Parts: sequence; structure tokens; C-alpha cells
Amino acid sequence: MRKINPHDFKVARRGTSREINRQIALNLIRAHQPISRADLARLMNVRRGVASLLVGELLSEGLIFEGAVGEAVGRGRRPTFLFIDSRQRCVVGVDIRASRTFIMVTDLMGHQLGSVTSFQTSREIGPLTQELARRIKQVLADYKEIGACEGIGIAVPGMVDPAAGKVLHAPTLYWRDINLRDPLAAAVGIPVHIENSGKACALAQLWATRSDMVASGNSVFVSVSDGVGVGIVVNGEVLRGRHNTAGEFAHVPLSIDGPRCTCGATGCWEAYISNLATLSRYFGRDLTDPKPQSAEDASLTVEDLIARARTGEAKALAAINSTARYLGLGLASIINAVDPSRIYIGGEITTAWGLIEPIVRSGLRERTLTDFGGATEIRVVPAEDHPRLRGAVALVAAPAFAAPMVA
Amino acid sequence: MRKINPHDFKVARRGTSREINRQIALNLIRAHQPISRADLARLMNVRRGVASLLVGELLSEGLIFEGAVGEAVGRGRRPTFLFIDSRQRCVVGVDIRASRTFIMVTDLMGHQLGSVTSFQTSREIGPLTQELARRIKQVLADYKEIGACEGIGIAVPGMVDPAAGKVLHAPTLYWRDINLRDPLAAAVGIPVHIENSGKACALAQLWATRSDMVASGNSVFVSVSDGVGVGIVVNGEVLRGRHNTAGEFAHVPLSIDGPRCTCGATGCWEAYISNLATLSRYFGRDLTDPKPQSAEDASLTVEDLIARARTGEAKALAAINSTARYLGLGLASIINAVDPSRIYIGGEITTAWGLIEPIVRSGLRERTLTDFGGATEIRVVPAEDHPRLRGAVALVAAPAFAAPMVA
DNA sequence: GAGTATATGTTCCATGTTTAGACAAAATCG
DNA sequence: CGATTTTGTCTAAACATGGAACATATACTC
Repeated sequence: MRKINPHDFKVARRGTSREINRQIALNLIRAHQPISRADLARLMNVRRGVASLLVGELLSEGLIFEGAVGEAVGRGRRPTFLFIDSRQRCVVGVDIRASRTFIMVTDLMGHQLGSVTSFQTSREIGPLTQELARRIKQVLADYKEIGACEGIGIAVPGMVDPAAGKVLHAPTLYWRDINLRDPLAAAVGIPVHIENSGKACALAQLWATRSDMVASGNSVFVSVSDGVGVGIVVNGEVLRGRHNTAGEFAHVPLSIDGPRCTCGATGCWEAYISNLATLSRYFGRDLTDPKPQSAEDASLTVEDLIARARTGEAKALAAINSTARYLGLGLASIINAVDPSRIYIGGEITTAWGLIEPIVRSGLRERTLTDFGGATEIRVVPAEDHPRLRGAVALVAAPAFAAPMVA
Repeated sequence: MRKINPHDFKVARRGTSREINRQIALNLIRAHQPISRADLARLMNVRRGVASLLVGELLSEGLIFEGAVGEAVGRGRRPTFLFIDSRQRCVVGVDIRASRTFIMVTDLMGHQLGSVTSFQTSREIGPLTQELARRIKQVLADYKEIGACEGIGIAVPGMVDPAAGKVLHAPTLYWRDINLRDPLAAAVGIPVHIENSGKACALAQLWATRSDMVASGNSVFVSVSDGVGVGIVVNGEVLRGRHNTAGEFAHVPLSIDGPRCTCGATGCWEAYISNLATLSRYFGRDLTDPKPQSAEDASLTVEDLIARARTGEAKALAAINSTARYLGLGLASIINAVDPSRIYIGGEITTAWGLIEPIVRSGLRERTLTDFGGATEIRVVPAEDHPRLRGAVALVAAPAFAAPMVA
């Protein structure tokens, strides 16, 4: 039961019905390709004539194409299959992280082309833009057979104003109010879109093509790495809020008297479960103390820690188990607040999922209010899926498939 | 950028455009009444002919009526004003609380008719239903000139399954899995809708008729009474979640090592700021200990406590100031998670708003991540506004104005 | 007071969209 | 080969908005 905003509404025009049905058809082709006009008409519950007209429009715009004639199921004329046309266009996804920056090229469906490349992140915007532009141009030259690049999507670990193309605050990069979009767009001559990495991850799952990976209702993506990013999907849309800062569950407290967080407050969830927090716990030092105490401290990663835990090192196991419990406790807050159908979890810690799942689940049940809340589905998204990169790509590829604004 | 759900979409039919524009017109009349067809057409940016047709349809359905001819602004024919027709229909709102149950009658616009009545809440569903049915019948008989009753809306302090008409769990009433809707509907012969009281409060603000009370973007309602209820509005819709339990920020922790909460967990926000928590703090006893320590303890209310604080009693002031700080700290979590345009606060504690606002605001700023987050608008909703009752009414009255489902 | 200008609300036709059904093309089965 | 079935196209009807003309009603001007 949605209220129409009397200050911001969209009246249905003569072409609105067509626009709606066109997008539905496009999405169904995306979800079910290859598909015939007749099947499309059955899925949409409209006459074949309407489906044909919609398909004709999509064909003439080059969004889809007619493939080979398919095999008939029984008797009767064989169907001509329709596909999303992602042959002559590609998208570049960029994932900027504190240590390294990753680049991936995909087609319009988000299918990976070539391999993921990376380079060390420069915290200075000038050199970073230059390096990015150089590498993107090179990658596009290498894959020239793909065709034109539709755009570049960038996931940034911090608060972002997508409309202004600015990074408002990225603590791990020490960025404040930096326009990342315009310099890069000018350098490569391709439109650039930027977004917070947690929201990008949520977008990646929302627009995933593998049908088993798309949640039916609301969903939440929790990305645990150096920091913790969260993206929330409500009614098929990423929750943005007034200033595009919605979803910052990372800084909802577990204990206001807890360890100091990089954000300045105390006891944030992030201060308990981020990779840095887990490592700090292992080394028994304060999270806000950036200086490693030893050579080992300086180089050890969470993956190393998990390896040690697997070999049975008690201290490593204890550190990881603590993180697991706190992870569960924080997920309970998300469940209580949002009641999602599914939670996705990404980040290095998920490589230990077999080890920690029972602990996460029991921590979660400590604080969820209902049995079904405690049973909320949790799915691990492995690093190989590159959720940040796929989300960055979705920034560019998804708008063509989005629902029209109506009423 | 909303994704169309390929498993649950609505194709635009021949009448869809009309349906959309009809609802827009209806909402604009609701928001701007009295209004002429010509003004409506200008607001909608359509031809007067179209507006006339839409108005004709609404007139024939009895949703609106033509009032007196208005005064001309300049020269030219005078407009005929249109109004929402709420003359011959009324709605009953019911607010069930642990101690007392309140009843209010309104017209379709939510305007109060007569006065609010109340009686002591029986925790047994049979007697409660009987008493409710008796009183509702009586009220409707008293206001017979109003016309037929369109429905009864009930706000319940607990988890609710509106589709099944059941209260899943209401701790303060000791209810579990109780069908509240069907017995009452059978007894009075009028449709009954039930909803969680936090969500009802959010609905009340969303559908408020005073334009200054309707937030433009997303909003959150925090109701602080015996318990704490929260309702979230996203994109003009109350956030429900998978099991209609979204919005339970009351049980997001401030400190997992904090005081035990009635929900079983520890350190929930509710355990710091509910009226019971504030009183417990004043009397220096454990929140979970239901037994009052003294006669004064058994009878003192938060309003009394506020009165004492205003007279300068240090202990009372300290208890309230603590609650204020914790209120702010928890609001910060809501702001970080949802980033709303506005937060509404209701409940007895708001009568001390002048006293506590600076403390709430500073507690809030302790944990918000950005300056604009810390500056999020907070509005107090006084008890006289009866947000729970207005929300209960909206359950019945609002669906007629809701946006059609499309795409 | 008559004429002019202007605003409201209705009416008619053009355009565009879904709905319904007929029809040709193509493939299978007996 | 003919009957049957399926796909895809095409046409007319029903219904929506878009645009303009028209009747009605009021105010202003001469």
C-alpha cells in the first residue's frame, strides 16, 4: 500500500503503458533468454500480437536480437529465439580498495570478459585517475572485438554522492569531498558512475543473472573486509536514504562501551568484526592503534589467520570464533531492523564459513526476536564472484532494465 | 532505479493508465481540497478534458463530491470545487495498550468525530472482543448521522500478521498467536484490520492531512511508551519485511552487556529508554524485576517523573537525562541505518522535549557518521495527536488512496 | 449596457495502446 | 497428402491521452 507523493508524481501518458510493458518484456527476456515471442506472451499474459510489437520495438533499438530458430517442442512452427544484445557493447567495473584497485570488463549481461586485473591504489586522486584511465584504455584496446564501452562503474569504500560524482568521505583512503567521476570521465571519454561499495554489492546480487542468486524479497548484503559495508535492497531498489548514506549498519553499536572504531565512535559492529578488528584481537592490541607491534603483525592477513585456525592454533581459532559470534550478533540487528528474506555475506572471513557458521547462527539467535527471524537465510558470496566489481558494472548496465517511474 | 521482479510483475492493461491517473487525481484532491477541475488539470499537467473525465469517474463512484461554486480569482467563469466525500462514511480506530484500550471515530479523511473513549484492557481475548464490540456498536449508534462504518483499524503493541489477522506475539499483553480480527469482525459485522503500533504510527504520519506533517522523503516514527515501537516509511510505503517484523530497532543493542530486556536479550535500546526503563533507573532497580519496591514505585508515571524533574529534583532529572542521552544514541543507529529525512518521536517522554532535546541531539551526534546525519530533522508528535489511533484509522481509510501496483 | 477578454468545463476528433480474433507460415503426425 | 498444432503477423474494436474548438460564466472597459 504505497502512498502517491502529491509533490512528486508521474502522470500516465499515452505511451506509459507501452513503456511499462516494454521494460517487463525486456526483463523477462533477460531472465529467460533464449525465449520466443509466444513464450514471452504467455509469461506476460498478453496476446502474441502485443508481444510481437514490444519485441519489434526492442529489436529496432538494438537492445535484443533474433538468434537461430529453435527446436520445436511438439509439432507446429518453430520459434525464433530472442536474446539480450550484449555483443557490441561492454562495461568496465572498477573496485577501489585501500590497498589495491581491481578492474573487470563485462558485457551488458554482466558476464565477465577476460580476467580481472589490479594495481596498487594511490591515495592521491591525480595519479589514481591517470593510472585508471591508462589501464582502462589498454583493456578496451585489447578487447576491441567487443565493441563500444557503455560506461565505467566504480565501487568506493566510503560515502558517495552518486549524483555529484563525489566521494564524501572514505576513511581508509583518507578522502574527503573528492570528485572522482569527472576527471576520469574526461580522461577516457566514457560516462562514469560511482557508488558506495556496500550498495554496489547489494546491486550485484539484485541484478545477478543466475536466478538462484536473486532473492525474491528484500535482501541485505554484508561485506566484511578492512571495513564493513552494508547494502539493503527494498522493493527491488537499493535503500539510499536522504544523503545516500543509508545502510551503515557497520557503525550501529554492539556495545557503546566497546572498542574505539575508526569512525570516532565506540563499540561499532565494524570494530568487532572487520578484518582489522579480528587481527587486532589476535595480536591483543587496540584497534585504533594503526602501528603493528611486530613484523608478523604487519604482514598477517585474515586468510593466514584462518589457515592457522584450521591447523588447530587455539589463539587464531579463538580470534575467529569471537568475530563469528559478533558477526551473528550484528546480523541479528539487521534482521530485527529490516527483516530481509535473505542476507548475503562477502569478504575474506567467508572462506572460513564451514568453521564459523554454527557460531554465527547461534550469535544471531541470541538476539533475534522470532524463530523465523533466527532462521533467516544466509548466503555466502565467495570472493571469486567479485561482488563489488559486478555491482560496479550494474551501475552502468542496470539502468536500461530498470522499471519506469510511474504514479 | 528499481528492478522489475520477473516472478511478480503487473503488465499494463488497457485501463492501467486511467487507473494510475485516477489515483493521482484522487490524491491531489485529498491534498489540495477544495480544488477545481482546471486547477487539478494544471497540477497534473494534463488537459482539462482528461481531468474532467477522471473527476467524472470519481464522482460516479461517490469518492468525491462537487461543493459550492467558488469565488473567481480574476474574471472568467467560477470554478466548481471538488472535495473528498467523507460525509456518509466513517472509520473506527482502536489502540490496544497494556493498561487501557482507546477508541476513536473519524471520517475518511481521518478527521476526528466526537471524543476519544477508553476502557481498561482485558488480556483475555474473549472479554476484550466483547467489550470492544459493545463499545464500537454504541459509538456508531451515537453518531448515526455519520453514515456507514467502512471498517475498524486496530493498533497492537507487538508483532502482527495483518494478512492472517493474528497477533503473533505481544509481550506486554502476554499474547501469542491470537486471532484478534475474525472474532471482532464477526461480532460487529464490519471489516477489521490490525497492525503493529509502531507501523501504525508511521502510517499515521505518512497519511496525515496537514501538509506540514508529511515528510517528503523516507521517515521513521519512534514511539516511546511502556515499550518502544518503530515504524519506517520507505518510498511512501511502510517497511514490512519478510514477516512484517521490520523496524524492530527497539531491540537493536546499545550494549550487549547492558540491562536485560523483556525480550530476553540484553542491552536492547528499549531496555534503556522505555518508560519502564526510565522508572526503573529512577528507583534504582532491575528492569526485568516486575515487582515494584514501594507504593510510590507502583504508581509513579513518567509524567510524574518529568514533573519532579521540572521542579528541580536531581534524581528525577538524572533519570530523564540518561534516557535522553540513550534516546539520542539509539536514534543515531536509526539514522546510520536508514538515513531518513525526518524522525517523528511520540510518547510521554516528549512532554519533556524542551528539557531533553539538547541532550538527545548531542547523544545523537556522538554516533552519527556525518554532519547532515547529525542534523536530521526530529519532530515531536504530541499525545493529543493520537498517532496510534490515526494510524489504526489509516489502515482502513488509506487503501482507497493507495497507488496502483504497476510494472 | 454592450462588447471584449478570460477562465471553467464539455465535446469532438486524432493518435496510440491493449484486446480479440482471424490468418498465413511452418512443422508434426497419421 | 491432409489434419493438427504452434508461431508470428495483421486487422478491427475498445479505451486511453493529446489537442483544439466550443459553450458557459464572470469581470473589465468603453
